[in-house]
Amino acid sequence: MADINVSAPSRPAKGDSSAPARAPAAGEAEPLIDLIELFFFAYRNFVSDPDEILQGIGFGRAHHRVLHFVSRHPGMRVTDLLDILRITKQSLGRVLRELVDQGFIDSRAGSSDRRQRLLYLTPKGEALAQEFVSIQSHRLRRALAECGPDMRESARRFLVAMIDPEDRGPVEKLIARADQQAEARASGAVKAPADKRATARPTG
Amino acid sequence: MADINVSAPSRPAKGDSSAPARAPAAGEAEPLIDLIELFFFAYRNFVSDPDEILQGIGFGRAHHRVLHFVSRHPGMRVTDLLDILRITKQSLGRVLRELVDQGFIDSRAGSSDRRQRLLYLTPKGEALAQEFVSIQSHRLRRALAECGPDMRESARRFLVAMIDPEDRGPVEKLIARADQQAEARASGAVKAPADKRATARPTG
DNA sequence: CATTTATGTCAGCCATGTTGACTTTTTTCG
DNA sequence: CGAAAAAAGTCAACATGGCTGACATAAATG
Repeated sequence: MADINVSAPSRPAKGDSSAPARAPAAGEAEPLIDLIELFFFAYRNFVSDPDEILQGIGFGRAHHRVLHFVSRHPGMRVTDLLDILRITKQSLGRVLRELVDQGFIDSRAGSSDRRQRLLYLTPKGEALAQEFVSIQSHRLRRALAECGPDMRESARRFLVAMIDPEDRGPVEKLIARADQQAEARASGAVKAPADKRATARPTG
Repeated sequence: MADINVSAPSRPAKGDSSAPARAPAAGEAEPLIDLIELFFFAYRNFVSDPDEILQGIGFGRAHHRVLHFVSRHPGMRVTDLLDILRITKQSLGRVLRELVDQGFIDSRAGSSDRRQRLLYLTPKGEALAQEFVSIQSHRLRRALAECGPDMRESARRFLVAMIDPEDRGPVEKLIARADQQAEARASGAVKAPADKRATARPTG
């Protein structure tokens, strides 16, 4: 932030027709401006951690996102990634090509459906993805520690509640499924069953 | 999210050398992946609300940010805005010119220092800025209501704690100062004292 | 008067999003 | 089987919003 010292002369515009900070009248919705701004500043700092690393290797935030979700869902299809990121095939294609070319991602044809390209991280890619998780976890952990013992669960509930209601189920399932599959990989097989695609793909 | 159904085949890469979701060993830092992802999804939804409005008038997020902070700090200098947004003069110049040309922002020479351009919103600009605050407050209010009575303060503390420590003071002061000055404008003068610039501008 | 400060501007580059059109390969279904 | 659909990839063009570097102007400051 370097140097914030605004101190406006508080001279209202001639055609001033609004009173931005009047006390909220009865029944009037209170503006939560402090939270709006804090969310902005917090998120900016949050993504700036990986940004520094990315800049050193000529990558950007788009690469970070791809690496992260492939790390969390090894073997995912390109379509799945598009659904999560909500960008176009062309936008994804660009960064994905760079990540594959530079040996961060391994793209293999699906065995049961050979149209598919299943995405895996190489060890190099996994190392980078872990570095990002580590640095962002560190910020979160520090923040939670400063707030008190129950904050982890509170923060989780708050962030979930900030998501569009119709997206919450899918997002929470996405997170839970990744955790479960990571757990399965960790405990059980170092080798794995042949690729077994999802049968149900609800469009809601 | 439309349709997230990843269900990877959980076939680890050949050179798999990481165990992303092993139970955190003693003394090992637990990765807070769920919060990392929730923060991402929550922020994306959060900014998507204004995005829809902006698209209708040919503006982008950059315009939103400028409108917001000028609304909060009427009469602020261009330099102050640059400090807050942390972008270059050229990047700001582009969107600022559009906002002035289209009658959302009024840029007046400072009276005590005529090099300065002090930024004010026109009624049109203030209306738009209020619309953004309103829609984002609505999302926040809904989220807080779903979480319980103490969540407003918890969320505030959490978000502050997520900010770089050296930025927290400036950010909190920025918010408090805007609130105070808005309060002063609302209660007291419809006309105001001549522009009286800040004397101290600490560079830390 | 020399310097610094605040602002603005031109030119060009980069990252990352978008549409639209089209191809190839493979699967699915009538 | 053969048509249609699905998964992926590609090319071209464009928009947004960052960036650097180089300058120009006006006004304040010493």
